Formats: sequence, structure tokens, C-alpha cells
Amino acid sequence: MTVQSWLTQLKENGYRLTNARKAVIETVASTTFALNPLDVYEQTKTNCPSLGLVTVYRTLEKLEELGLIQRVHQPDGCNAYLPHADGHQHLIICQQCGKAEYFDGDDMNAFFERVADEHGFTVNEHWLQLFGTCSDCETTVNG
Amino acid sequence: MTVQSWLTQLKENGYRLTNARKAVIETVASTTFALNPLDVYEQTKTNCPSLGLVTVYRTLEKLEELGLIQRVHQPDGCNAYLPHADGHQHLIICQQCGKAEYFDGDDMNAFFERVADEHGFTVNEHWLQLFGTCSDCETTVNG
DNA sequence: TTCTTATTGAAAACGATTTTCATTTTCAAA
DNA sequence: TTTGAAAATGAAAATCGTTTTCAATAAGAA
Repeated sequence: MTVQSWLTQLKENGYRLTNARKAVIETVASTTFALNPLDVYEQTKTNCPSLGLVTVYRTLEKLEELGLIQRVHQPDGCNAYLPHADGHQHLIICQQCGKAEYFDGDDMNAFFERVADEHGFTVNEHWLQLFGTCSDCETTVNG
Repeated sequence: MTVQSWLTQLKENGYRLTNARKAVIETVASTTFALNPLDVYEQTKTNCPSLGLVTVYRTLEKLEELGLIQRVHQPDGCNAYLPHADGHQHLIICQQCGKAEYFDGDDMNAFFERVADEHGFTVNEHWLQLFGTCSDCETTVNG
């Protein structure tokens, strides 16, 4: 299970396994929705009532540092997180509910290189993200 | 000149042409660097010493609303602005100095559509951005 | 030139995030 | 097991970027 491997990773990097961290990880490790710190706080509070928002911030910081989650930038906010994709992947995200899915785009690297060359840039990172409405939200009356 | 056309746009939309606005527009309309509000404030202060940071925020808000500038999201911050591209364009940005250039990617729309279909999404917006180092920063010793 | 109203800058307020700090918890070593 | 040092916690305070309030000023139509 992913939760277990995340806990192992924390442990191996010298961090302690606390109830707060376990609870936050349970929320974040399996989500398919981009969650911001407050989302995570509210969703985790049920399993861990003593949890503080500050601890959520601190835990997300560590999970990002370990490469287990990644920040997701969107037109209406850039503080949400998702479990990190295996390798480099691109995102398609629902603007209504935050549902996010990864997709491949390996065949575009050549194009990116050409663009970089034409502009005299050395490229070391890129973002490709599609924004729209997922099928669930599309069929929901109050989009 | 672009500055003139921006002023006209403001006027036509019922806004007054003030010294502060003219000065901010002179900074922003011709920049090739992604500038955040503080950047704009500092660069404009020279021509308009009485300028307040609040007015920069307010002016940027209006320019964005009129589609004259666009917000630029980057790994290390999402509050910078650039003159808006003609039509839809993608960005290649220097992480060192903020130098930004637009490029075309029309040939990718088919691919985006296919991805959207495969994931059951309706896509209405997308971001494609390359991040790296521009030639000027590449040749500078203190990268 | 006059007058109405939008715009201004300074100060205050605000919300999200970070830091401080005393208390609690983890977990390695006894 | 128990113990103790150090890490982690939550609450409160501080901080930072941004927005709002407000009295004074400036734009521009009449």
C-alpha cells in the first residue's frame, strides 16, 4: 500500500512517525483530487481531531521535499498538491472539483528542444497542463 | 506605439488617464521580462516618485481585466505579469532573469483533444511553458 | 472655470503561511 | 520495560503579500 511506503520513506529520512503525519499521509497518498492545505486539514481532522493546520503545512512541506507529492498550479490558485507522478507526466485537471489525472507526452521533447534552440534557451523544466471539466462534473446539473 | 493604444483602451472603457497609470503602462507595455507588482512599482517609481504600491496593484488588475497583460505562473511564484500575446501562445521563460518569449504550438491541439477524450474531459484551457536559462544568463558568470 | 466623481496614497485590515514556544510524543539506549 | 534526549505538536503571535478604507487630490465633462 502506498501509505506504508510513504511512512517508510519518512522513517528512512530521519523523520518520526507520528499520528498526525500518518493521518495526513492517509489523506494525501491516495487522493485523485488536487488538495490545498485547508482541504487536507479538514479531510484529516475526522481521523485525527487534535490535528492542527500548522502541522498540515509542515507535513506537506516534508512530503514535497521527499518527492512524494507535488504542487499543482492552476488558474485559480497554486497551493494544491497531488501524489507525485512516476517519472515526468503532464496533468489534466477539472476546474470544478479538482479531479486530476496524469498523461504522457514523451513525444513532445523533440519539439520542446527545437523551441528552446530557436530562442537560445537551455530548458530544464516544462509544464503542460490541460484544464477543463471531468465527466462527473459535466453530467452534474450544477456545474 | 503600444503605450498609446493601451491608454486609448483604458479611455474607451471609461477609465481616466492619470499620471500613475501612464507611468505603470510605460513600464509594463514594453517589458520582455515577467514583472511582479513590486518589480513594476520599483521600476516605475523613477518616473513617478509619488506612485504608491497600491496603485500598481489596482492598475495591473485593470490591465489584466482589459486583456492587455496576462499573469505568468512559474515554479517560484505566480504573481508576475507580461504583455498579453496576440492570440494563444506558449511561453519560454528564464528562471534567472524572468526574460520571457512566446512561441506557437498550434499543431498540438489535436493531441490535446485526444488526451481530453481519453480521460473523459472537456478541455477549455491549457498551459504549456518551458523554463530554463536564456542566452544572456547562460553566458553570465554568476548564473 | 467649476463641479462631480474617479483615482490616489497612507494606513488599517485581511488571509494565508511561517515562526515562536511551552508541552507532548517518539524512539533509541539503558 | 523504563528513561531521557530530541523531534514534533498545537496555539498564539508574527509575518508577508494583497486588499480595503478613507480623506485628499486630480481628471475631465459641462
